[in-house]
Amino acid sequence: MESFEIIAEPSRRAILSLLVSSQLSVGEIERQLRMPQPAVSKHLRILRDAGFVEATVDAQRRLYRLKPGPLQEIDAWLQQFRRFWSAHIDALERHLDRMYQGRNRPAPKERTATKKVARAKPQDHQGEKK
Amino acid sequence: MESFEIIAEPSRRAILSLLVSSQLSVGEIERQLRMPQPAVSKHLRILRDAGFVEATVDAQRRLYRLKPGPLQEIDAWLQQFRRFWSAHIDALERHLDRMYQGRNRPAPKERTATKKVARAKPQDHQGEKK
DNA sequence: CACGCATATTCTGATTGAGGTATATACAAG
DNA sequence: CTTGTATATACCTCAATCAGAATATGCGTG
Repeated sequence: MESFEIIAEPSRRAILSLLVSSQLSVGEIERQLRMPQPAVSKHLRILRDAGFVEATVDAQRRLYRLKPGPLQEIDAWLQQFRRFWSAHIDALERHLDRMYQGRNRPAPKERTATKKVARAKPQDHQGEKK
Repeated sequence: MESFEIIAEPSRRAILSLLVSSQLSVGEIERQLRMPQPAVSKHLRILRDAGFVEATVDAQRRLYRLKPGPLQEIDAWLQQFRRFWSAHIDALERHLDRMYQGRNRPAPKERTATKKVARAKPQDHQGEKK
């Protein structure tokens, strides 16, 4: 199963969101999401096969935690649209900045729009030649 | 249909990627993706209903272009994991620091001192439910 | 009006994936 | 060894969805 299909499932997104804070056992997920245990296990199986999570064994328990890979790929696909958005909504553009260099920057307070962000390609109104 | 399911479809992602550069007619999408016309129209219908794209009428043609909303929501969901990634990398570095203590290892590129690292913010629950 | 082009819709069959229930495996403790 | 707990898997059924073919609609032009 492919990464985008994996996160199309609300329960799986819920599990991933839970695991963002800390690693959890199956039982803890089961309780927090109020979802039958076989369902949790099945979703975890899928998530593990796709590399979203990994598990370590602790006696009878399995402790699941996030793995960054697949979600980063999804994020990479979204990257191409961020430029497009900034042309429409510039409130979101700072959040873009912070991704890889956030820790070096003092908190930006400036509210001005239209900075270094390039506009999307000029689009033809009619641009058909055929 | 819900946003995450929409982009689970490879053809729809391809269409969205095409539209990032400029608006296109159905026929242009059909040719660029080498996909039968009814398929294109059906996917566009779904994308339009979900607010990913919008269309304007130009004689017999329809010109489709991106709308930012739904993709932004997806991006917003991913936001919570970006914090995790940086924390994860930091934790890995700290771990390696301990493992390789006193050994010679290639000097890593500038790393902030352990104490200075911005910690992930305390989790505020943004409700994602089934 | 009739034709042709661009796009949309409908129908069908096949596949896939989710939920539920029951059961299997693994381990810890008495 | 027996029991209880934690997790995984198997099996079944149902609903959703995709691809493909055929057909319908809308519009400009001769």
